[in-house]
Amino acid sequence: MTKEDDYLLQLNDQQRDAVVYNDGPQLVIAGAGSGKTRVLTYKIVHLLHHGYEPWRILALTFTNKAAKEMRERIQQMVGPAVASQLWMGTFHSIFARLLRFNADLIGFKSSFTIYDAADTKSLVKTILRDMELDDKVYKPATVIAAISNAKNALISPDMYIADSAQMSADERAKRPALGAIYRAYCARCRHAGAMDFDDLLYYTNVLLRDNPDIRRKYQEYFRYVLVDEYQDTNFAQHVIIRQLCEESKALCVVGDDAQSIYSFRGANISNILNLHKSFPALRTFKLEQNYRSTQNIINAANTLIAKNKEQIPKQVFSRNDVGSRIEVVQAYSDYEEAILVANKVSQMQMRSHDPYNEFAILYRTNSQSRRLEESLRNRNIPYRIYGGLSFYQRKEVKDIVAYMRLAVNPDDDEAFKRVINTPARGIGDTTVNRLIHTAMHCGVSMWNVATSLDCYDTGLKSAAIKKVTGFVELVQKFVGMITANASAYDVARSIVEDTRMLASLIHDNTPESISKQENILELLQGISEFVGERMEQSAQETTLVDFLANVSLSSDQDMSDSNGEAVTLMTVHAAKGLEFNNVIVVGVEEELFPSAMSCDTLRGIEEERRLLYVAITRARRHCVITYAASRYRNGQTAPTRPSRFIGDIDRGYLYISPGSEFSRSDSVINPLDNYRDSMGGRMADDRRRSFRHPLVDDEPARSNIHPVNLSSNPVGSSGGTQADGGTHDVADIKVGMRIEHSRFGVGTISAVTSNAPSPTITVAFNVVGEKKLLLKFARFTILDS
DNA sequence: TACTGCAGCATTTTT
DNA sequence: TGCTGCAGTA
Ligand SMILES: Nc1ncnc2c1ncn2[C@@H]1O[C@H](COP(=O)(O)OP(=O)(O)OP(=O)(O)O)[C@@H](O)[C@H]1O
Repeated sequence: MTKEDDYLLQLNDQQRDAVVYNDGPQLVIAGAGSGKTRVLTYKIVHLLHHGYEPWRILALTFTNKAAKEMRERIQQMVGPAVASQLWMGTFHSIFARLLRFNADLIGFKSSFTIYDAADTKSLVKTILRDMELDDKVYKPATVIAAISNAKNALISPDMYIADSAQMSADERAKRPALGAIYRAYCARCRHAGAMDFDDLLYYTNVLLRDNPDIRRKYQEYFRYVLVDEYQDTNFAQHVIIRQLCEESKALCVVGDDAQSIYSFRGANISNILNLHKSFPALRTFKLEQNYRSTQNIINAANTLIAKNKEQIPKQVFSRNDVGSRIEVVQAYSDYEEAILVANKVSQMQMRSHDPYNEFAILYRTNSQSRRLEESLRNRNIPYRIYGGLSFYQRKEVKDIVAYMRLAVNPDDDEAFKRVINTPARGIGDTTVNRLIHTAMHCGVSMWNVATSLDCYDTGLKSAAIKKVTGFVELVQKFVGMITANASAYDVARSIVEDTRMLASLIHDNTPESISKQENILELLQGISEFVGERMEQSAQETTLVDFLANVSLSSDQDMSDSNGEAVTLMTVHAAKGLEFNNVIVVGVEEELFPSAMSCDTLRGIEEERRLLYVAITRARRHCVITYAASRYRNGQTAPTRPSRFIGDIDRGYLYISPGSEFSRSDSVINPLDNYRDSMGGRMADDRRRSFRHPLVDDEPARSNIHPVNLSSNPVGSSGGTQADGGTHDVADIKVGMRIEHSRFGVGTISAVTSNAPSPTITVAFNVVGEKKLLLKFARFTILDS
């Protein structure tokens, strides 16, 4: 081995085999943290060392951030000049580029717009209204999912409508018009010169399928294709890969079926399982050693995932430290959970001296972040939330962006609708609806109608026509600038000035207005930075079209990372592929994790279990799982039960946190009892006695464990007392009493004021601290005096 | 047409 | 709880 090959020494034998193999299609299938991404990265370096031109290597990742990190890693090994020339990115961003080069072949302009989720939804709603369909029956979300599924399965509207099985299934589901909606949706996108996310994959397939010369060109051009996270690719992506590699067979994909968590997006592990059918010479490589996590974490994760029926058996082991057990923490409420988590973070931080960016708090749904955010802020712990609404989703920013979209492609109906009356220029719903209606029925864009009002029978009055014409002229100015090759920044600045969107805010000094002004300026700043960066790199793709594509394709996930030390808050989905020294998985409860939506099928449950597997295996050294006994959801607090998945993990790898804060007597009526009654269940008294945490050995009266039931069948209790203990008269209250509150947990009464019109008590709660409660409303149980 | 206020309702995950 | 759609008013 020469010095050049030093990088090969940083791999184990199995990894090295996979890296140097170059005799055909290759599948690397291995568990979490076994170095799959590392293999992909090093393989690219290996290819570069062996004479492959960087611009002829195509590497597809799951997020833009992953692509960026891989490129940086490679750059360290081969230098920026080479690394910057690699084709590296998500399927969507890479193929959007490819589609722009060849747009004419599929009947689009190279400046086509990319519709985001909001545009898609708005368009679907418009179509539903036009077709006079009830949006209670045709729920936009359902319609969008149906369209997305069809595209991901490469089913065109015509195929969909011709498929009698599909159509009769829709009929049975009382949604016979889905096919027609799909057709209308695609037609509208076409007239608008727009593609949605799924279209980027769909039309790439069409492009390659219908244009043999183009297909051959790219087959030859890309000498090697590598794909990360293959378990989460869908059929459309699979077929793209097949078309690109069917001749060269120079393909390396890596994945882990146990980490397939995007089935809602059409991801399908049969892509992995059936890869050998597309590539009979496929050779499979396995990696078994986990380098990321402690033995305890890996073993715990292994016992969890072993409960799944559908999986490829595989070995994962760790030779790192044994490490500590996964800690399971119980809280009374989501509120208390958030405080416990914040405490945990600072406790672990003090013990390990890890910087805050080595901490991640992972949750199932984005809405869980708010509570955590509050408690971290109260404790002055820096954090960064991923997901949620991004900069580009704010109203004022979207408005400016809509003008930019129109400048580049005035047929973009969604942008047109958005700003035709923004800022207000007296164009009301009636006028807009007439334009929509005319455009739909003449098969043209709203812009087409608006620019030739005399050719269409819109029924608009002259006052309305005048206003619309004013808007058209405004947009035309921007379109003209684009045609004249004005720079992205100049067009954007002109938009901000001419629409007076910034000027109209300037006299308003409310915080909201100031924030809007800042956002608009930041957008301009963002454009100039974008152009600046691109100029430095290649002086290519610096137009407004490129900026807009970047906006639609780069999500919040990809935004400026590592800006300072901060705890990461994100969904488990978003954490895929990442790693942290310390991971806290919160809200591990029935109906949340697993989600209530996934509970009716085994497939659904197994995917949720994989999701928890992903969450746990993000941790290098410490992992904590928390759940609460009640949670605030949809405007009310509901009792919750711990997730069945906790019970799936071998007890030996868990530490059920006793924590004094859980001190609570067994005689107390469980807050869940009432709920269970209302569910119609009944539980015998003796049954209730064992109503303790089943993870705890069944010894009598373990008073330090919060009595929550792990079994997933909802059982009721015969408890006659009010679940939350009800309210109390001031005469029954004494300072020094210990009480239990379903939200705040256990605490001691430190003061009583009975003089005021409404008596209050002050309680020092064990976890959440001191609270003042109005006795009239406070519901709690008296534990002892 | 523009703006306000209210009632009802829904909630997974994302390129 | 927070958004969306709708009705009512200026
Ligand atoms: N041979 C090795 N020597 C040292 N560290 C390694 C080796 N292989 C992998 N690692 C480290 O193990 C960690 C996990 O690697 P990597 O992210 O490539 O795994 P992965 O299989 O892609 O993980 P996952 O599927 O969980 O996302 C990384 O920190 C990586 O640097």
